[in-house]
Amino acid sequence: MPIFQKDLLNIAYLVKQDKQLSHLPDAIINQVKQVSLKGQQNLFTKGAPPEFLFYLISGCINLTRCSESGISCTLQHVQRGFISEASLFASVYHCNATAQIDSLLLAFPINSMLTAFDDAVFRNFWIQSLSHEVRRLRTQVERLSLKTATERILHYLESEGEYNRAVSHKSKKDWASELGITHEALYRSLSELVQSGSIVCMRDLVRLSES
Amino acid sequence: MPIFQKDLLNIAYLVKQDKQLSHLPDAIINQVKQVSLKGQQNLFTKGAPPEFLFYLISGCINLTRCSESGISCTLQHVQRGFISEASLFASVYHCNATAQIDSLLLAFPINSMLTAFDDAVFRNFWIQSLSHEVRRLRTQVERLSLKTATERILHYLESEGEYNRAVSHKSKKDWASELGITHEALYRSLSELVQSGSIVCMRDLVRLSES
DNA sequence: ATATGAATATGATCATGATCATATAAGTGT
DNA sequence: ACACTTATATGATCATGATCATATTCATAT
Repeated sequence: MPIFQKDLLNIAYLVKQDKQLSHLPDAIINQVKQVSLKGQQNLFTKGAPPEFLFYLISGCINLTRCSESGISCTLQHVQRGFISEASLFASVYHCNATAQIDSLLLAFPINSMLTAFDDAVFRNFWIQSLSHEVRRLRTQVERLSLKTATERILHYLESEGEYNRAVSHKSKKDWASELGITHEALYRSLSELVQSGSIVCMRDLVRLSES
Repeated sequence: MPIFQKDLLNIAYLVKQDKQLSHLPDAIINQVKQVSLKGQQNLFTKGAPPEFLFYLISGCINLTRCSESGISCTLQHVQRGFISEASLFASVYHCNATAQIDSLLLAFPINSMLTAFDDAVFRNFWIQSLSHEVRRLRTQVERLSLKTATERILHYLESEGEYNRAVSHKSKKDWASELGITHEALYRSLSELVQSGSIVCMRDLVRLSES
């Protein structure tokens, strides 16, 4: 069970600094609660009715779902930002949210979120965010439809690295997971691409070569 | 160039019947235009500023994008519904929309769409639709992250066929494409699954076996 | 300083599916 | 009724990446 707390954070300061939270109307900010989770603790589980919309400040939350055959799959791996924002109107959660490490979150009551949509600026921001996520996911689906590791890597560099600028990723293991390949396959394909001169690697920076 | 027309359709009737359009406020309905496209005609192209939100009545529209290496990828394959609804706030289109066959669409001016969000019912419907699409896409990403064709098929049946009910798909070729495998691989995996008794096929209906 | 674990990296083997070929059934147009 | 196209289906071969093994570097904790 998550623990609701107060006064752990200077919320006003935090909200001002944050690109996403700064769009929230004051009425919402005043209602926010804080939540701390220990590693492996659940934020919510599948089937529970959503009461809060969560925003992850620090730590790491995994959204997972177990298929009927019992295999658990990771839907999403969040390190900062809204969690399960698509469940705002859902009657129950469709997945589990588990903290991977100790995590700190903000909790916004869903009721007050809905009234906050009366504010045109905030509502438009919210629709934009969802639209952006739709586009991002479509791009990822497109990428995962490519057959070879090399194609997926180049697609990633083209779509995520703007104007062929370098792309840095938390870790190559995470990157491999996002590309839907094993980390071994990523290492191998990367070195082939470097060999052939298609890409340039510097430390954990990777970018397309000037052609 | 798309052709804008009037009086081809009985719009009022059409809108009433349609699950998505019936949520539109009257102010929007009155502004709607009709668009006819011949096969291979473009609805819009990458880089153009969006002026209308389109709704496909009949026909088929493909959203595609060319990578810098020149390879064209299909982002989406629409047969009915809103097209590129995620571009509502975008300054330019990020993909091309091309009619595969003769198609009929409705065009809603984007400006009036934005004011229509003042209507709480419509705005919530819109946010719900986007949220639903986000969840659907996350599920598809999850599915495409599975390694084997068999796993993807079972995942599809579990997530798309509610309560293990049968899933019918336009064609197995389209299904294979959505699963990110070749149609040959789909045929083979399906017959293996039927052999092993995991699934039941009847004509174009497929469902999980009662276990 | 040293132990521990994780990320990075590469090698070897093997399973899976992509590809190409071919055949039949089904649907469409003339 | 016919040609023509597409979907369905299966076989054979081959490329790719998954898996398992192993080694090194790096970060962190004790």
